[in-house]
Amino acid sequence: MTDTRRLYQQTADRVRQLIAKGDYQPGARLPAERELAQQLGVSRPSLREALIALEIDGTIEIRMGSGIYVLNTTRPSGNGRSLGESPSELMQARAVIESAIIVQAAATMTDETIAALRAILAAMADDITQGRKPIEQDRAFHLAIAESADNTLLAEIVTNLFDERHSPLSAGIRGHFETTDSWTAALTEHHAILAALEARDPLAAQAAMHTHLAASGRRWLET
Amino acid sequence: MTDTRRLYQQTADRVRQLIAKGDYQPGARLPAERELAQQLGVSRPSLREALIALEIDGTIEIRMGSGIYVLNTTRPSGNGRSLGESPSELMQARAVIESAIIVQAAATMTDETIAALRAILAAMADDITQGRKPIEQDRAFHLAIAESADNTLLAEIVTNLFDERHSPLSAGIRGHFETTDSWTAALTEHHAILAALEARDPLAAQAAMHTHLAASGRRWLET
DNA sequence: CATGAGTTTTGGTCAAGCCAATTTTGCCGA
DNA sequence: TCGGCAAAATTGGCTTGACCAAAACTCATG
Repeated sequence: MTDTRRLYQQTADRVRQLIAKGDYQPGARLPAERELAQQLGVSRPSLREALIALEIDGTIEIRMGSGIYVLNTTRPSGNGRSLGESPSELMQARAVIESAIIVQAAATMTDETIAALRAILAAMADDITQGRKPIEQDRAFHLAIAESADNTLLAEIVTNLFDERHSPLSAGIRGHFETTDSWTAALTEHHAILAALEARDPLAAQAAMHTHLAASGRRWLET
Repeated sequence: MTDTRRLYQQTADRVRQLIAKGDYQPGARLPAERELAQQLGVSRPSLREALIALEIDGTIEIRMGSGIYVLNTTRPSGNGRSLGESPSELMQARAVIESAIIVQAAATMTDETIAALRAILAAMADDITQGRKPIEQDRAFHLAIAESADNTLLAEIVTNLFDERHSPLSAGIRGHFETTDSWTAALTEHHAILAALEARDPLAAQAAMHTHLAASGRRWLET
């Protein structure tokens, strides 16, 4: 089976293998372009194309007049977050981040978003009175606020942190949190946040969000 | 201000502009390599290097014997994989989160951490004077601050956001940021942050961090 | 021993050409 | 007229060779 890919791709892989094999540690200098091209049996332009690909993905660094250097390969730029940490850390992280985000959000809060948040809280109240756990509404509330900051990265981070609470690791302790009283308290705090947003008061919103998540963390950890 | 980046990076940006300007819609075919090279005033090998960069970041597709085609500008990139967002969003997210974290960090800042930060900035200055890119020091500085908040989740988020700048998708524009002048400015801003931390002044630290990341974003996006 | 000018090394770019895959053209035959 | 297929034109893939500019190195000099 011959490799039908373009030569620069094959060459880039071969250089990656050289580095992975340990011939060149991070920080080390690769052979000069002319020499490396001859060693790999390709022309210099083709090797240069491969080097550009490797430079883009962060495998190497090219310094003009100096040489080609191996970078730290220990950071595969993976987005896979293993967030299985302690509940207190999780809630503290959420308090810090969501409090900061809501300051941004309060500035650009639209009437449509306000209305959506009201609807979410109404559904949440409905869930509680009917004995259902309003987890989805809770999630929608926090996510809607994060999204109103108009930054997909921030929204994604908030989503990941929220969902972390429902990971297998957290599931064991979760029961404590899900009493009707706890949810009623959470709903009250949500209304306080919404009131601050309706008033377009960033600092009040920040305080309300921080209060909510701190209280939420305490409820979660109570025995 | 002359553009000192490598020619392939400048050329890749110019082709991106052609596409962004609407001259070539998704699915359209760009002029042939020989023609496009002449049109842009560069040699064909240099244009080819630029095209490889654009192919890697998903802007175009190169079909042997057929032509160069514009791909969909929207990169959903499938099942929740890539975080490839706009640089401005990334830097905004960092500004929001790291500014919030440093408020926590300033409260519990130890003398040891202060000393470590000083050492990092010294190494950063050394890198700059010797013409090296102090990316590792930059990373260490921001990560050390995040870690001093004593929350592994927050530290991990800061790390992921930092490394996102060096992901393949961001790499094409990376050259803008990496001039000596830019790094010198970044170093000055880092010193301002450190000064606020030494004074145990959370609000000053927050302001300095926000200023730094906002300026960093502007430098990164400058044409 | 420090220093700085000249030399060497190394990456950056260009030019021209040939090969291979694809597309287009247009001729031929049914 | 229409379909099909082969030659020609188009287009990307790759090589050789050369010259320029930045960085690193050498070594004589003060």
